[in-house]
Amino acid sequence: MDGYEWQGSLMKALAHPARLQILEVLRSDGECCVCHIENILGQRQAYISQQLSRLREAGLVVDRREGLNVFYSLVDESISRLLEVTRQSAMDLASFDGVELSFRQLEHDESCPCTCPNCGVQEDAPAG
Amino acid sequence: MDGYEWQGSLMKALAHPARLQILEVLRSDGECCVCHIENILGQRQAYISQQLSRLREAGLVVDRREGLNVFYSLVDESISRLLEVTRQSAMDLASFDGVELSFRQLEHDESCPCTCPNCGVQEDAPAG
DNA sequence: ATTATATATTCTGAATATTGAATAACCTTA
DNA sequence: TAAGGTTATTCAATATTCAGAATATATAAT
Repeated sequence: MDGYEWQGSLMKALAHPARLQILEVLRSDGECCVCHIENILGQRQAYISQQLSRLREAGLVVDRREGLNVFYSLVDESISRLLEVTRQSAMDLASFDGVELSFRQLEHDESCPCTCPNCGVQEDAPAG
Repeated sequence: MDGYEWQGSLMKALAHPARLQILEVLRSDGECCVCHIENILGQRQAYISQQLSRLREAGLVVDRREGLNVFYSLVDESISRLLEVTRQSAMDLASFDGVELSFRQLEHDESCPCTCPNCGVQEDAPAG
């Protein structure tokens, strides 16, 4: 059982901006349903689901169904550290090249049209 | 300039067992010439050179020529931390699956046939 | 059973990564 | 200039990943 191959697989799972964004959402907001992630990232549902599938296969996230919704969360706290360290390294390396990286804010606000239990279903959104 | 894309590129550069091994050699032994890495990993020269090229493009290593030899080293100390953290995460995730990872020892010993300045050229290797 | 909603999977062509083989480029010495 | 050793690049075949489109599955309500 070769450790380097395993480590490489882990890196491969992280080697995609959409997957990094999803993990970042789970890290900052905690457990989220798919619709939630879909809204925050502004991507089609199937696309999000595909990426979640990759993350699930890689063992980075776990899912839990509750009625129609499926909630995802990081499998372990160590994933947070992994995200922080890799982001920091990316920023360090970029600044070597004189580039300032900007990481889009990915926390969800109140205008989230998500109807999942966590978001609090907006009964009839007050207009004014 | 999107940070997540940059971070993803960094992960992609790490998403290969041979490249991880090379970085690990540079981390534990410090600056190394290509022949050195070639010996430790037991891979053909062209293959190593290709992977080094990827690492160079990703900005993870820097090279320095000295006569016939080219010496590579990690561009920055933060790469070491990156390697440690990702390895630890890989081990954590593996152990979730009940798998014990083994990372091959990659430091070079005295029997290294490498003739680079760092290895100390073996003038005429004592047989007994 | 039907409908509606949320999520997952399959299929597919384009793009990219992998890796062996061959060869080029670079440097030193003669 | 030629030869020899060290490293880099190019080419080509294969494999993998990406991402859109279509469709399937799961659950709840009627």
